Amino acid sequence: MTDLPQQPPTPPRATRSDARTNRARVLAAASEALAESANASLTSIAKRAGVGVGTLYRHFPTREALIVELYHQEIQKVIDLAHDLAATRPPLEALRAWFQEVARYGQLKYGVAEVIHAATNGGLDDEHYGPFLGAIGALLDAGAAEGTLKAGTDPEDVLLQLSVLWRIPPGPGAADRAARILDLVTDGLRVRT
Amino acid sequence: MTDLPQQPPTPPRATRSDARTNRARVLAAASEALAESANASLTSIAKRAGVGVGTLYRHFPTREALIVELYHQEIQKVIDLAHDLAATRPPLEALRAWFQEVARYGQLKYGVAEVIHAATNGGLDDEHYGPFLGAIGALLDAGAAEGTLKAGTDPEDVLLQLSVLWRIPPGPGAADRAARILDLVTDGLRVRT
DNA sequence: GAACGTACCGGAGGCCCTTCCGTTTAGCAA
DNA sequence: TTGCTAAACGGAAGGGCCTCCGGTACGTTC
Repeated sequence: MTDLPQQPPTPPRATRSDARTNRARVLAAASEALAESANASLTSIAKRAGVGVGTLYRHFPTREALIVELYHQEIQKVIDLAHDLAATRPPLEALRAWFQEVARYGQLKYGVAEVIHAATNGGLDDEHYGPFLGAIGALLDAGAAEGTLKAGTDPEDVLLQLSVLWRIPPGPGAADRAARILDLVTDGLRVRT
Repeated sequence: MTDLPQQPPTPPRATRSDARTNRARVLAAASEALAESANASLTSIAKRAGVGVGTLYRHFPTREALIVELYHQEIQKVIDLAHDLAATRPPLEALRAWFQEVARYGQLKYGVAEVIHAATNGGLDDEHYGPFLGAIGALLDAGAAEGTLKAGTDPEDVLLQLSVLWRIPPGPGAADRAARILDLVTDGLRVRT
């Protein structure tokens, strides 16, 4: 159970330099291409990056993996926010506020959406998935400690419920609908008096 | 509101006979192919039916449309069940029982799953979507009348929440997980005392 | 039963996803 | 410098999705 930060034991060799630059070029190209059209093809991104498709796939096995990497920072912000809220606000309020933020981020860009999607598809490495679950767990635990939220809820179940947000068809009523659904989810998590 | 069976006013022309038989052949081929492998390609189904891909697409614009047609009867059963339960059982119990049934059907075959998916994707004609919403509405209304379920919940929102069930990765724990999530959803729909 | 308009057919074509493997090259060691 | 080797590259290949349009044949009308 020791969890101290220790030097990794110098793995056989480091990443080759061309691999690093290619990876960066793909990310840059993806950033541009996705800004122009949210559903740009991976083929076109590879071409734009001046790289073979194989190379793109080697670095990012799935479309989600690529997007998740792109929105890495925003995802981290959402995760951090959960811990902040859990620590500084009444649990129920914290949960509500965080849900709203998740919905907002997800609708705006869609890095968070992809994490959730990738997560529910089971195909995500722990680098983002774990912390995201941790964020939810922190909110749930705070509420459980206070007695307003059910104890023992599985964060993964909540994550799955949140994934519904990205399936709301876009349009005028979308925000309202998201709010309604979040209310339902929230009430489902609360302790019944 | 008259609902009498009346002669349709002879629309310009009837469907051509070859169209009807082709449609039937596609359905038959799809039934076989999907029994063998749940993700048989539309191309292969068309080939199996001895029909061009174009023909398949003309009759069933999307994969969901095809599957929904195949499981037409099972879907109808689920819809009927909702009305039965709403009429004969205490609302909360009815809701729970129906949710379980939906989960079961969805995991078994997956006609219902496709309806829900198609519905949330907005691409479904009213023939199945409307009744399905009506079924949910009946259950919600019964509960609202009794005072155990929130009044004014949008059936579409509930449908969307149910769609989560089909994203549970299959495996040993899947059934338990579905049950847990259905409990959360149910509690979200109940009136808070 | 012949002729015609149109509903319907079929599959080629364009695009995309994903894998696989022969070729290239970075980085280390002599 | 020169070799060497494994890491990384690139793109061809195989398969699927969906659209589009020239051709076919059903059903009707005379």
